[in-house]
Amino acid sequence: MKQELIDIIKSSLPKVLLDTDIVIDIEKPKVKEFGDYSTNIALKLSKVLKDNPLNIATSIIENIKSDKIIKMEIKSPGFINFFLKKDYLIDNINNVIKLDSSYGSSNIGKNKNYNIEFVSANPTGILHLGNARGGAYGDSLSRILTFSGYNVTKEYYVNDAGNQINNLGLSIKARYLEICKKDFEMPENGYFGKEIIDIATKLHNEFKDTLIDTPLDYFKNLGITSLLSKIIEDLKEYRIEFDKFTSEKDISEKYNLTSIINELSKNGYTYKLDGATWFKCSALFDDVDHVLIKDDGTLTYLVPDIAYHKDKYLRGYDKMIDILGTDHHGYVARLKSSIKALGNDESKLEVKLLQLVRLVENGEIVKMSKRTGKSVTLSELINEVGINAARYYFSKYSLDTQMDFDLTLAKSTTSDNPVYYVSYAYARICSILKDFEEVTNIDKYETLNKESAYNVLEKVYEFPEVVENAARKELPHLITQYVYELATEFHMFYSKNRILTDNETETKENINLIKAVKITIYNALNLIGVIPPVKM
RNA sequence: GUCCUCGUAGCUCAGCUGGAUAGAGCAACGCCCUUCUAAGGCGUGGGUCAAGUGUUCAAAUCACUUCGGGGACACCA
Repeated sequence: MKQELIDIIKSSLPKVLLDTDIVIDIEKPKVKEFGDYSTNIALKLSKVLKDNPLNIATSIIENIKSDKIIKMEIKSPGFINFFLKKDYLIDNINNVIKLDSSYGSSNIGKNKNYNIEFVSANPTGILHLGNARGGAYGDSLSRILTFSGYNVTKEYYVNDAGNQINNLGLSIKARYLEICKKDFEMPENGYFGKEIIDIATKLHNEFKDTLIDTPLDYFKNLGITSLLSKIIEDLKEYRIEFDKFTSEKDISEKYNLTSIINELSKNGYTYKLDGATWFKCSALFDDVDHVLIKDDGTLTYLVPDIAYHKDKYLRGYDKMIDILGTDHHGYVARLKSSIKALGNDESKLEVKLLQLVRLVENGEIVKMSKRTGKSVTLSELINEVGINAARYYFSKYSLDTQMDFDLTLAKSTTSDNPVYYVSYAYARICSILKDFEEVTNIDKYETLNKESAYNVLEKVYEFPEVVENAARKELPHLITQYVYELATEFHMFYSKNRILTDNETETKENINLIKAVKITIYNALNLIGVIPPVKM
């Protein structure tokens, strides 16, 4: 309808103007009295035409003829408001029922290949609150983009090499020795989480004291495998499944890392200083240079990361999105510099920084740290607030808000959580529809001509547009916000009207209407990883 | 100190490629179950959109400055 209106307006404008870069915007006015849709085109044109916007609006209106428009109004300073016949809303009911689970989907992505890398937590502990937020965002975004015709690869980068893994191995071995009642020493940057002790305990149950002299590599590999599988398991329960896991170790083997550095050198982006090899990223996007090869000959973490992104570029995505915590923001400039230095288009990579979640308990901020093992883990979160509530909660906020996660509140007020409000609308519909599973085809609706019906239908009608918007702007919270509004309209309709009445025509029409609402709520919630209950 | 980011109702947050009277939820107060789920609906109160200046017909939205919260500034990853 929006596009139709744009076309109608376009055809009413003088031809000269169509060549200018003026875009016709149609928007939904916030207030009902301003009609179903409105445009500010006359205001925009007033500058070009050097005329009063009200005059321009008048001449535009005079040229518009459409049987879909009931009336048009000009409001100061120059808005044109359109009041439409409501047929398009009612006709949409059949459309929704027909499309069912694909209602809202589109092909605006034109099968473009997107890669979204998220979570990517090091396998040195289990997932915590911050991962829950990044995970919810990345997964919801993937769902929205896929629904909109993009070809999305969800990727998890596994940092299974380097110092941290060394510390992981040492930590597990230390715990194991502890259980064997031998002398043990936790490494300085060791991992003190309970999961490390669990791994050691399991090991001891199986092998008793026989592994005391086993080399460190054994403990490292064991740690990576068991923690990674625990992570994957948690994510799956949280309704996130990745398409691809890329291992740092594999990347380092696949690409000769020194050859990556040589490539940078060849392009003139390295130099030696104090025995180290530096990356001249200040020549590109960074403020300062960074070390690639330390003076002891070992590589910094940056090198495998450069190789990893080179790998992604070679795979030929149209766009790559990395979702990182804000604590990595300094890293972005380095990374983009490296991409450019290797001759790739760095604008294909978009880094989204999510503000870390602050955990508040009993009014005090709890510092999250994997090492101390005091963070709230993803599985604890799921157990305490539920998957639906957790997914909904994180999808409600835009990425750049610094959110406080009040654990005491989240635990105690689950029934106040908006996810229940939306779920309740869904469950109500399901309960009414229990005995009306079969679809009744209705060509002409006769009884739905009331305000409350139009209001719900208007929301239902908006859905594809909302999805498109969320996909284009990469903002999942638009969906969350929308589905809440849809639930509100339904609850209002429900309280004002009886669905099942003595009038057979009316009943059938009402049933089709709430079926359309049901489908829309389900599809919307599905995009943010929430599965509504049939009964509450 | 340099850079990034945020500041909107008592609280948690929407709204930000400029549009008409700044919106939700929670919290507060009042009303509505003999009727398909009251985990619901209706109503009331609540705001110098951190402050200032500028751009514009029009600024919460854009630019600059200031003040506040958070973060980043390693031969750690």
